[in-house]
This record gives sequence, C-alpha cells and structure tokens, in this order.
Amino acid sequence: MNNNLLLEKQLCFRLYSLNKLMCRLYAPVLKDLALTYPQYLVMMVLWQYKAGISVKDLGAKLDLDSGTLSPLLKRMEKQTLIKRERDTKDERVVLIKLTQKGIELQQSAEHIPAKMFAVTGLSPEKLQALNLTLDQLIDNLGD
Amino acid sequence: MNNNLLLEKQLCFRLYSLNKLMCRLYAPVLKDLALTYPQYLVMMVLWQYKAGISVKDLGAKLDLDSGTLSPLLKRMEKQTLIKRERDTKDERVVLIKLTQKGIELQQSAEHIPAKMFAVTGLSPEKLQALNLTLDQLIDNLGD
DNA sequence: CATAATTAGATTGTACGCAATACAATTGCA
DNA sequence: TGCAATTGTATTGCGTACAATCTAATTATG
Repeated sequence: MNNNLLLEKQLCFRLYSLNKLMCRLYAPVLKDLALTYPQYLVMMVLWQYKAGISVKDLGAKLDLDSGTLSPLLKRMEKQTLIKRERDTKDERVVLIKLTQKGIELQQSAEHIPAKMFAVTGLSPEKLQALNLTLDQLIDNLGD
Repeated sequence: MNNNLLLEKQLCFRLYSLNKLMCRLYAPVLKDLALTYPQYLVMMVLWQYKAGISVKDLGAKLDLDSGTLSPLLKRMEKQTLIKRERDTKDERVVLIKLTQKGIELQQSAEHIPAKMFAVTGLSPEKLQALNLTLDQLIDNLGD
C-alpha cells in the first residue's frame, strides 16, 4: 500500500498548519489594535502607501480579489481606520487612504515584528534562509 | 522611520501567501474528486484510520475544532463519503468512518502527491530540508 | 448515590477566501 | 462617432476557521 497520502508527509499540510498557527499567535497581539490578521496585512500596505492605493493594486499586493477585499475594507471603514474615495481621474477606481486614526495606529504596531520574530525561536540567519526558500517556492508555484 | 512593518519582510505573509497558493493549485486537482482542500485533509486521515476515528481525534490531527469540523463532516456525509455513528461505549463520541465510496476514492487520489511535488519545482533533498525546517518551526510555535 | 466538574459535539455569529456574476466607466477600433 | 471589449469594483453564495455558548453524557468526589 502506497503511503504517500499520509498527512504528515505533505508540504501543503505543514503550510496549512503554520498559517493557522501564525494567525492564532498574532490574534491576541492584534486584538490590542482591534485588527484581524488580514486587516493587519492591509494596514501594512497602507502604512507603506500613505498617499493612497487603489483596491486593485492593494489586491495585487495581497493576492486577494474584490470578493474578499470589498467587505473587508468596508469593515475597516466602519472602524474609521480608512477612507474610500472614487478616483476623479477614473471613476471605476476606488482609492483607499488611511485616516488619522489609521496613521496613528502604526505606532502601536511597531513592536509587533520583533515580538513575533522572537516567538519563532529562529536565529536571524535561519529566518533569512527560510524566507529565501519560501520566496523561491512562491516563485515556483507561479504567483 | 522603522520599516520592519513592510509586508515583504514578514514570514507570516509568506506562509499566508503560500497556503493560499497551495489551495489554489490543489483546487482543480481535487475538483475531479469533488473534494475541497480541507476535505482532502480529512480524507487523508480517514484513509489512514480505516477502522474509524472520533471527531475529537480527527480534530487533534488536523488542529481543527468542532465548530469547523461538524459542518464540514456533515457536508461530507451528504456526499456519502463518510458515515457518522455514536460510539456505543461512550455516547458523547461520534465515530467517523469511510463509506465504500470514500474508501474507493483513495485510488483516484494516489497520483496527487507526486503531481503536486512536481509543481513545487523543488528537488527531493530541498523538499526534505524545507519540511524539516517547517516541522521545527511548527514545534517552536507551540503546536 | 447525589451532585459538581469535566468532556465530546453541536450551534451561533463573525470574518475571511474565492468562484461566479453583475454593472458602470473607460478604452479600442471599425 | 458608435459600439464592442475591457477594466475596476461590488454582490452573492458556499465553504472554511474560530470564539463563545449550549447540551448531553460521563466521571469524580464527598
């Protein structure tokens, strides 16, 4: 009997498990900022693009489509973290911009990366090596 | 300005992206078996435990709670892939067992691991090294 | 042996993730 | 210019994830 179908052998299951573990580890930290994990990812993009970014470009960065982003962004708008404005140059485009509250939240998030790095228990070198391997894999999987 | 909050620097975002990429790559392959990705994970456990397994033990293997598993298993029961029976020794326990259809589906899945391995573009050695690193990380994150 | 504590599942409510579809704005081209 | 194709976003529907809560069954303890 072929045993290649064992759960423990699958790379995909490791990635599935790790993603869930990460979400759970971030959850209590992000709760202080009243953010969910995907909302935190959105905020990281917006902190980088303070002039604003279209839903489309945001989706390209996060690899998420409008079916996910539209309701997610509406919830964030309701929390007054972001504003949504039609682009006057192209009315199809919705530009996402941080509110003052959204901008200020960055300070409260500055400590998170170091904190989460510590949780991984990896040395800086191991982390970098892992990141490189994962980037290569993302590339191979034809992102 | 601290730039540790860049999306591209985050290990968590790589894992988040890879998990989604994996799901998308499996989706068309699993569509032939009429399985979703989490259902495929459940089937792998059941193919290993043909005598049956409790919902609790299944949840421990997959790291999923009853809030996720109960409806998921009901959908699988509706597809007649599995049966759900109360354990006569302990009426609180629900035992999950494959139907004949569920058992036979394994043959149709045997080709999937090799196929997906090919997609990764990794050598067997690189894959094994990556799996080891990820297992260590899973361990560190306190699975 | 009665009752409190524990355990196994189910249910409810919220939030993704994504396919499929719809629609309005823009662009391309005859 | 007129109209088809394309583009950007929104909506709908389904399937996870998971916290919180509930119920029934079992176990522990005085």
